[in-house]
Amino acid sequence: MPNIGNLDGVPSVAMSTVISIRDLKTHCMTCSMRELCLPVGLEREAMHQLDQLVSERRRFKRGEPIYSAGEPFAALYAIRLGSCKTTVLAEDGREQVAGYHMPGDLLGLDGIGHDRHGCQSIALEDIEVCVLPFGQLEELSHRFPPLQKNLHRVLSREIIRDHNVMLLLGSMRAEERLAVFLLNLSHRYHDRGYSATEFVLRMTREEIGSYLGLKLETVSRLFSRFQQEGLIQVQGRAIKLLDTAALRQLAGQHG
Amino acid sequence: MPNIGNLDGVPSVAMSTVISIRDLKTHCMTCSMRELCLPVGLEREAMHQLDQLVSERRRFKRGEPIYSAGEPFAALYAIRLGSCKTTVLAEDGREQVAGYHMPGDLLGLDGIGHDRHGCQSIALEDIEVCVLPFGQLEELSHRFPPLQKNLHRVLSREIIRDHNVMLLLGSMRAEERLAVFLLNLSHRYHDRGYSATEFVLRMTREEIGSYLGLKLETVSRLFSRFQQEGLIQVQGRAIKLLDTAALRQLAGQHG
DNA sequence: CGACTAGTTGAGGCCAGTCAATGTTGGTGG
DNA sequence: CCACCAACATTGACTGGCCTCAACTAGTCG
Repeated sequence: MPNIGNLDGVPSVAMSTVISIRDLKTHCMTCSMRELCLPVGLEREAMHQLDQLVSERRRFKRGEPIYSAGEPFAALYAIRLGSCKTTVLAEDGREQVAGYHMPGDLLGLDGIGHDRHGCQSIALEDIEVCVLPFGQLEELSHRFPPLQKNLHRVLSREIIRDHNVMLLLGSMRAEERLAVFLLNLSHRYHDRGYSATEFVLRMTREEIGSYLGLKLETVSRLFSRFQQEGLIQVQGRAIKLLDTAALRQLAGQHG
Repeated sequence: MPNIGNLDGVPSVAMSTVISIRDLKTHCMTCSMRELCLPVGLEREAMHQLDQLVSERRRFKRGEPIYSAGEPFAALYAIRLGSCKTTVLAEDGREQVAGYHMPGDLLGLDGIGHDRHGCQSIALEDIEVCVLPFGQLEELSHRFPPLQKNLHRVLSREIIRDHNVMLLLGSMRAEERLAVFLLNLSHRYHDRGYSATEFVLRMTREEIGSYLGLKLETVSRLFSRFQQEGLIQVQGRAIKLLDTAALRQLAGQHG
């Protein structure tokens, strides 16, 4: 996945760079991610209104939070470029990765429930997001039923996704979890026009482990074993899937 | 929690009994669960419209599905009485409990995403639900912004809930999981006007285990140990919490 | 070049799973 | 009403998968 350049030294709000959308002439209409994002299937007028709503985009550098737990909830964020992780924090400091996000994904859905973000999203690489003020989005979806429907779908799909993670964490063994993880990434890269068999992980072994409920050593060992068994080829974070059929078998057709 | 009576021998649609809401004069307005359900804080007119929408209620007996995976999605279900479990099914037949639901809870949210139910909800005891046709609900929420907001909140809170389960499954040990589970039930019974310290489990050890990512023997052993340590008193499915402070400590303040 | 982070690999331990035997409970029909 | 049966639950002995601890390597950045 291509990075956008850094913006070192540029003064910014909250460690990020605010960009007027008018300056950049990037609209939902022409966004390559629109088929994965909220505006799926909207007619011209609704799309135009949505464009108006996306008043700003923001860029973040690796490690910066797009939003943090406890912050008042004001907007959803649609990823244009780059990727991030969402982590849930326990009171005792325990932290767990709840998801990895790519272009077209919508962030911050958990904030709606209590007008406050319950988790945090952190950039895994330089990332660019569209800011969708939620009050305006609700108002707009109120005028355009198809947009409302899309919003409901996005929320519901997040629930479905979470259920699948629960299934993974609750009933699968380590090797199955990793197989599911790799196939899931493969699938999502493919949807975005990238290779389904070759990609570069944006996260550490520890972050993968956190997501899968495993320790980093276990993840590392599994990568080595999968490679030895000819399922994949690993070179640090560069992954090549060699035998997706076998992986699917391992994953119990979850991929 | 009180049961409603069985309805043995009464002919029914889909193994359940359909009741005209007019006959029973039970409306959202007078429903004791409205503060936990969708109509929270709606004004009179919206509440009235919502009443109209709830055209039927259904009763199910223990073990019957309220809806099943793969069924076309048509409606949400609000629990009036009783409880149920939601289970996710993997392609290989593996099954996992994704949640337990009580009066006031809304079921079927995962169906919105693909117009098809992705999991199933099964009655744990005789249960009575209000049927909320989703098309009409969307249309109504379109006319009443506060209802729309409530719907968004409900969806988002389900996501938050799922995140907490992921945290539990991914990073907690068996005893912590069970402590969280007990405190969560306690909290929810309390919210519904029941005792926070004495309640009767509606599910088997195996179902608890499925939800917590543990085997039934482990759950059983933990119950015994908790009892031995004076944390709880167990008599089959009857539970009494004796030392909630210690449980909370165990749970890492997740309760 | 040294400090640091990320990743790999090995040895050993422990928590939860597995297998198995036994006890308990609740619903059903004689 | 009670005997029976099946489902549910408890407990023990043993196993094994993943975790822990630790050493080492490879890259990266100031």
